[in-house]
Amino acid sequence: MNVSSHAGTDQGNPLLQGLNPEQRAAVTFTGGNTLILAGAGSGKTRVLTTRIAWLLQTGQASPGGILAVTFTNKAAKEMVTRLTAMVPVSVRGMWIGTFHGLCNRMLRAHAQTVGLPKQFQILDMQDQLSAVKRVLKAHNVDSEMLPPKKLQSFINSCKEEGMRPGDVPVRDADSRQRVELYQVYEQQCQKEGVVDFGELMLRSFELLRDNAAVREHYQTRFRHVLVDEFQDTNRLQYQWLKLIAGAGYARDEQRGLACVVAVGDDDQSIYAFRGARVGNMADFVREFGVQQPIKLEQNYRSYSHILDSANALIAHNSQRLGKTLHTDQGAGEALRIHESVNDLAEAQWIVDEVRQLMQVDGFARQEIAVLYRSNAQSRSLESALITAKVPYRIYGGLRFFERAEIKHALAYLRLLENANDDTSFLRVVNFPARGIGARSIEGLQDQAKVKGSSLYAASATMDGRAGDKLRSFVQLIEQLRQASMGQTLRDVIGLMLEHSGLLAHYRAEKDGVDRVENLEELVNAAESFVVQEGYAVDVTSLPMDEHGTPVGQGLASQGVDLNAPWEEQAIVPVAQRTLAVQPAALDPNQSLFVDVDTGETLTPLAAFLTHAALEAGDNQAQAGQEAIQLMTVHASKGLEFDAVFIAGLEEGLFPHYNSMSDQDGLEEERRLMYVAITRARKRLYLSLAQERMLNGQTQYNVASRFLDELPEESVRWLTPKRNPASRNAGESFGGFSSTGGWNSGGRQSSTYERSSYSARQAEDVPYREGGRYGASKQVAYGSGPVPPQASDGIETHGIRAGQKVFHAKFGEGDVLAIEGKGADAKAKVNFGRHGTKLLLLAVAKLTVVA
DNA sequence: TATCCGGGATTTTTT
DNA sequence: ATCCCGGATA
Repeated sequence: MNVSSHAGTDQGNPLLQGLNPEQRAAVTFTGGNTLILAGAGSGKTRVLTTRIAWLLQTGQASPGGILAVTFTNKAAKEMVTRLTAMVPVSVRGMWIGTFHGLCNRMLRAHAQTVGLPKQFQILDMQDQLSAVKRVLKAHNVDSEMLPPKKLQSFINSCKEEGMRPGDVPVRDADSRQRVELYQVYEQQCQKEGVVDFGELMLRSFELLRDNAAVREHYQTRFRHVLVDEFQDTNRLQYQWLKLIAGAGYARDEQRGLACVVAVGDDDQSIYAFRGARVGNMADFVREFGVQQPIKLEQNYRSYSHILDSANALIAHNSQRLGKTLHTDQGAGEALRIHESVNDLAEAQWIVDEVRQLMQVDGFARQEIAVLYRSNAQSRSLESALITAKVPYRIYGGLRFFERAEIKHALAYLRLLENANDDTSFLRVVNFPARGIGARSIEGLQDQAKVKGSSLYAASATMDGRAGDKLRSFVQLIEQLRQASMGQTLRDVIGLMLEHSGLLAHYRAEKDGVDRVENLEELVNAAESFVVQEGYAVDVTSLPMDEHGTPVGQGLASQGVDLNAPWEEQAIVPVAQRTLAVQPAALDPNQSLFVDVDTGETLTPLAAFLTHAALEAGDNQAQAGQEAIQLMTVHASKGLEFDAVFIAGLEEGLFPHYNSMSDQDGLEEERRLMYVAITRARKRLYLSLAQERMLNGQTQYNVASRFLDELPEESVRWLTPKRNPASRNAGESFGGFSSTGGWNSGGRQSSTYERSSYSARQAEDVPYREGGRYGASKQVAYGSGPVPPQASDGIETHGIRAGQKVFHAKFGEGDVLAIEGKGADAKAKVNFGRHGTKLLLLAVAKLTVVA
């Protein structure tokens, strides 16, 4: 390692080879804090990892002084992988991980200080929801009045804003109730020794805020803080960063507050709906004293028609830091826009085109992606692909650790670790069925409430047959715990699967083969985790003392005689645990699972449970399979493909109705479109349909405004661009009208022109006759649904999407879409402050506003 | 305790 | 259209 080299002598540094000037500036920046505005495909991850490598190599930082934070485990892993390939240094000493992963790490290290049991469990969203449901039930709150999901998201957004129940402003009875329930929920979690995702973040933040010693420890330690996807940070995460970086604290040259490098792209901020605050970027510039953000605008991914389109589109957004992508790869091909009669025809066209791409143009299967705005759109695509026997893969869906059978197995394991975990208790107390019904559970819950104990503990005092059954369940767990002592994690899970009856249950189930396989896979996952984390493979997963006597929270392990009367068996709260087994490979200063205060090591089981909660696992199974990729635009962020289709480019779908009513929503949709466009390397197809089956109803939508925001010279319409003006004049394009397609019926009308994107509609768009997208093909697709009769002026009472209408009660509104046909035809109208209404056209008196 | 029916919602999603 | 959930029923 060349420790002596410094910024001035970087010229020949191999790390910096092949970087453009901006990338190099970002990598070697030393003047305090900076913001790197990294456009799509501009080599962001490379810059980030190279910077870390450079800091290490030039001796400006030691591994322990580096904190790099990302949003997804995938990104964190990617960073680690690339980094280890660059510099011969162990990444163990660095803190590289997700916000939540790092918070978890911090809380484990200071469990006592923050008032959490050492083996606290992490609730995922599912777990949290069931915990919330219990709160609501215990307080007899009508789920009609306050749906569990509502309360859950209320709690989460409070935490994201850094608010404890006491900090939430109370305005009316409703909000008072919510705050009270928030408080009850918190108490419940605390009692059970569980934390949700928001809590990891919030409690870590509070630790840093309230404990000067801890804060100074981390502020002193981390000299270099790097943040990925900064545009996705929420308010709390930003505050957390400020604390850990020492912003706002007296600058002390000796101690050297961290140098923070935030990397992000405001144009790719697409997660406002879950709390992301683009405004953090501007705040960062101001509050961290950024002189001049570094812009990475050179794109290494796409041809310029694609980039020009992206640039032109995003220029329609108002609040931007400003950035223009460019490339020297040449123009490439124009974007291809295609309109189909309906969603089925669209899917068919895409499949045909995909075939062409593979067979004629030689694109690799896995290099072709079909993107869509909403998951529901995948249906028609899938069936077309299946019919055509084109292999495909869908991103998203259930992840490994979210599968029901895995959740069940984990619940058993969690009970071994923490018997107070009522969520886990309830999940498996009667699964497989043990004759413990809802009645028994209710009784148990009452009992536990009276005693203020966990359900597990309360089981001891239950009467009658219910009590017997509950006790035998507790016995089962205790026996399992006993049997697990001194066993490896692999064996513990094996024992659990057998004795719990889970395996037997799924073996007996007729469609249980997959589930059994998954359970077996769980054992493998656990073992490879143990190895990866640096435990010795044979390390035992439940602790023993030096005499081989089990220690821990379990009743038996605490010397409780299980045969004694239950009343005499006090439940000992979270005990101090000692570990007999010394996992030699585990470096106490560097492992995730070592308590820095006590030096205590987390058991492999506890570590694995944490891992399972924090990392739900891949949902992109068999990555090796060559298949077309199907996913939502959101899921595509960060990925790239040679050829990309964006399906469903219609007003109402993309941009989506629910986002169209306000400027911010619309701009986020546009950023989403920007993300979609910039996924493509070589070829980009934009697709829309005139008629689409959605929620069981046929919708007729006009073309997405985004299509009109693309530069004309960069796009090519494969089907004639809809041109209401000329259609109005009775002109028909080629043979298209014969298909019963887009210009049948009376879609044209003077009002149509008033739609927001009529500006260029009068212009003539060249239509290529006889191409392979010609009329005959269109006819072939027309085997689907009938022409859009309902868009006929008579049946819709002259109301169309895009119009402004007047309603006696709600006032003026914008027609977002027409749904249904004939007498059932409804208009979705946005009345601004009156909200969006679905009005039956046959009934509602709507007047078109001139 | 398992299953069946009806009602309701149905943008996007990571930790 | 379809999926999920909860309540009611066999």
